[in-house]
Amino acid sequence: MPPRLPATSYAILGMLSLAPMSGYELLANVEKTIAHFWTISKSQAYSELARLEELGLVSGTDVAQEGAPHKRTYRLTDAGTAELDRWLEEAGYEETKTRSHLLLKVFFASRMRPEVFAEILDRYRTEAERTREHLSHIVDMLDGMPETFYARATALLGVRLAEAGMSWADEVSAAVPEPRTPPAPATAVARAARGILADTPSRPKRRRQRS
Amino acid sequence: MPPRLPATSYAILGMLSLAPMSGYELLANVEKTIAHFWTISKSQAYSELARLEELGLVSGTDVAQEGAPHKRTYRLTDAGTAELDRWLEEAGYEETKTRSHLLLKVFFASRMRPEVFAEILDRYRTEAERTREHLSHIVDMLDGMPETFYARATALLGVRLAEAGMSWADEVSAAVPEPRTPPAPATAVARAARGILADTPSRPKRRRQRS
DNA sequence: GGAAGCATGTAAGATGTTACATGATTAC
DNA sequence: GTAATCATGTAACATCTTACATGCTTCC
Repeated sequence: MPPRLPATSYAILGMLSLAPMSGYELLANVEKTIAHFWTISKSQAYSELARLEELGLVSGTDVAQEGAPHKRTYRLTDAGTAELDRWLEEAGYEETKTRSHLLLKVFFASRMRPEVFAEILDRYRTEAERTREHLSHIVDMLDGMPETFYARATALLGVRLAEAGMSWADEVSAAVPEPRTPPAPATAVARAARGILADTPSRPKRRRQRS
Repeated sequence: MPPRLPATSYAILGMLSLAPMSGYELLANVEKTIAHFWTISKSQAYSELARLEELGLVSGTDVAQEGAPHKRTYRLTDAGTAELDRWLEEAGYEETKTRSHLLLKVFFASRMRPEVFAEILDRYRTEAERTREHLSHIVDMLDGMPETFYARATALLGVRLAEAGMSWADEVSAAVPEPRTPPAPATAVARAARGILADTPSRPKRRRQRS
């Protein structure tokens, strides 16, 4: 048993459980399948594969090709399969800690000119719509194939989330308040800061989760 | 002009624009306000403040206290205010690249026992509901205060996203297919892999965004 | 007596990104 | 010719996390 692998390792083990493949193919397949919730960079793919091989969880074979460079194809070893399944059978999973650059700007947007805020919201809405289109195509394609139920489920959450984002953007852009043309007096600013900083309870601490 | 700061720096500059505060207070305020989309660890808070001070964007003052350890309070300098506003006025923002440990497990969940999958979904739904409760309290509290419109907007997206997650969980758990009791023949597995790997278009490459 | 809050930090390490580096083949 | 695809990797760097380390005060 390897001590504890980062989630990216399991992503790679999982991909290899679908089919043996090279680093290059892995990256292409990640783009087609899990990239909307788990991206893997090029250098990470190659270095992770090397590490997993050292750990004996995958094994690589060099394959010569005509009309293309050689490639190194990896497949799961028995130990790799066991480790993947062990991870899957743990019911725990890490909380997603989102880092939303969008919301970071939104939170402080009272300092922005309204046009800039409108542009940002608009861009977000457009992006969300593009994402929804893209993922709902995938959902439709996988429809009715019970073998791909779980893959479809991941795309479906992406669709639902994108829809939520779109309607949020509409809701917010319809409700933007008039900016105070004379800059808000210091007392109003202080009141706002108090409103924001003082009145909101901090989010509940999660109790430690096994796994 | 500092070359290009990580987003966490702007988060800190933004917080200090609401009120001067110490590292400890910063962390507490981050928990109360932006933590649902931007967490900052303790060591990062202290080291970022030190860096921002070196850059001349914030300035710290030691404050003696009775009945409590001394603290060092930071406030924005003029350069810090300018840099915060420069960042805010850039309409671009980085895409959120989600890393969903949940979806990573879901994607490969056909290898799981159905009970484990049910447990995972259940946990996710419960978490999403808790998040919704928490954030909708905040939304309600900030309701009708135009000064806190943007802070409220960030919580509102959290609410919408949590709701989308909840209904996704319901939808998916209602539709889980019967597991093939005799393990699926290799051809079915291969077909599934083909369905997942081959039929889905990769997500569109985003053209580079200025900023 | 112990837990929780106040307060600041260091050290070590893992994770992950971007840019650099190379080179063949195929299709336009 | 040039761009795209196939193919693998290294180097440098930035970010971020966890654990360690300390110590006073207040409240139960």
